[in-house]
Amino acid sequence: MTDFPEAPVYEHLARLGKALSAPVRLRLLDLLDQGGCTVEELAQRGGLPLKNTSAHLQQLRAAGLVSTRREGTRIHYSLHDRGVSRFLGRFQEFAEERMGDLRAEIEEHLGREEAVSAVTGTELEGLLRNREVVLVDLRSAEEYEEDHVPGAVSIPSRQLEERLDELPWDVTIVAYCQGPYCVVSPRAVRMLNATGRRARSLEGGYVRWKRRRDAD
Amino acid sequence: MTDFPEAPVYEHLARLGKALSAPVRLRLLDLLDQGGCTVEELAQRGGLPLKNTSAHLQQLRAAGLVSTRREGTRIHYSLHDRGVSRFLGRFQEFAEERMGDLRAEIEEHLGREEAVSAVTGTELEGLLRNREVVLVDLRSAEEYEEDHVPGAVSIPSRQLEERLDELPWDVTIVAYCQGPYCVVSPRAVRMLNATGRRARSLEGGYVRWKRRRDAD
DNA sequence: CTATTAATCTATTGATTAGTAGAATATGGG
DNA sequence: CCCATATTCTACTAATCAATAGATTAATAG
Repeated sequence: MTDFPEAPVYEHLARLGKALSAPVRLRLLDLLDQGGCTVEELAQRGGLPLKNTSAHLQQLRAAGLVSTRREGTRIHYSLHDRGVSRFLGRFQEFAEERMGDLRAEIEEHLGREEAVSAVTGTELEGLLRNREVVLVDLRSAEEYEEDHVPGAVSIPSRQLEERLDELPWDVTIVAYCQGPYCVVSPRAVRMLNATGRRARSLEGGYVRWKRRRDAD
Repeated sequence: MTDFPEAPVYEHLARLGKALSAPVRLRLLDLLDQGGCTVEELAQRGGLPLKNTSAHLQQLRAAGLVSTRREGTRIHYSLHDRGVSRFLGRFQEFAEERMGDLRAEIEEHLGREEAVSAVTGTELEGLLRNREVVLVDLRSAEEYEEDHVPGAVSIPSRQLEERLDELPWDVTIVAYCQGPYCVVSPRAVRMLNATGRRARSLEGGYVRWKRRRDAD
């Protein structure tokens, strides 16, 4: 192993990097940023094996990024504080800025059109103020209940097709789902546009909007 | 491997985390933040094997954190842009904030007194304005030549003992070295205080001062 | 006290990654 | 063209880490 006098300090610093070096953990952090929850719920929301989820959560806890509290027989995880949420936002922003292939991957993943025509947080504020949009929260009813962008109506993505008649033809629809890289809202936007409506995604979904709100 | 629709995006994001997950790479980034240089020089400054250094630099380049340019037979590495420097500052700040044992390690490493009584950047500005301090740059003459904190005099740490008489008894001495976790200035401060002078470190050394200067 | 549920701990396997030695590449000077 | 220098590439070993299965702990309800 390499050896320089400052090594011990850098080894501690690297623990933070290690915590952020696995895709699963980054995903878990984004999921937790939507609101704390139990291990089981988290595993389910993330589509991950339970034991696996638990193991990664311990690492995140060791790095000081998440904290736990017991709730009877289950254990409730959440981001350690708002600073973590803010840092995650900056981390992702920084990564997106300078990793060209990451941007490419995002675009391919979310669908080029939606990525390009996504509404930014600032833009949304103006649109909402002037009542120029209908804002749709595609997450589950429970998630909407817990917190949502003011002015949004709740239409969980599964009910979207059967509740299409609630959505206007003459006003732009802005839809959002959970995380910054969630596929739900781009898919919904594609579908809505196919019906002839004008629809756009909210860039970064609920999580990025919340990070912006809690920024200071 | 785990499997969720957003996985490809998170895998790209994790590349940034991986780049920051090895102590050696974090060290190299701090060294590069003092100014770009060649692989050989970097290996020497960091006290690392050459091939090893080269290998890590490639990874940093793949993550978009550093860039290269050829200078004849040698290759000059530097941080890709100021954004990287700023991000590194935030990364370290964030890590220090919430990792208690990191703070403990830093204090133990640099010596408790010096860590506690270090002068912050803001504080230094005021002290310099009122000419209440002598500011000493302990880095090499070349490093000083390239860039230094305005108002600092150059006394490379190796010459410190023989040039002690240049330093005042009646005014506080503030000393700085390279990186945020460099041991040189705390050691010098201890020595100066032992002679009966009043000396303090500049918190974070040259690198953190520079990051502050280039912040916007 | 026992059974049940939620989560963690322990141990094992397979996959990545760090470090390193030797070969290969690229540039500039004779 | 050949040589010296700086760096990278390739191949190999040892260490670390992710995923997973089985046993274990912790709280609660009966």
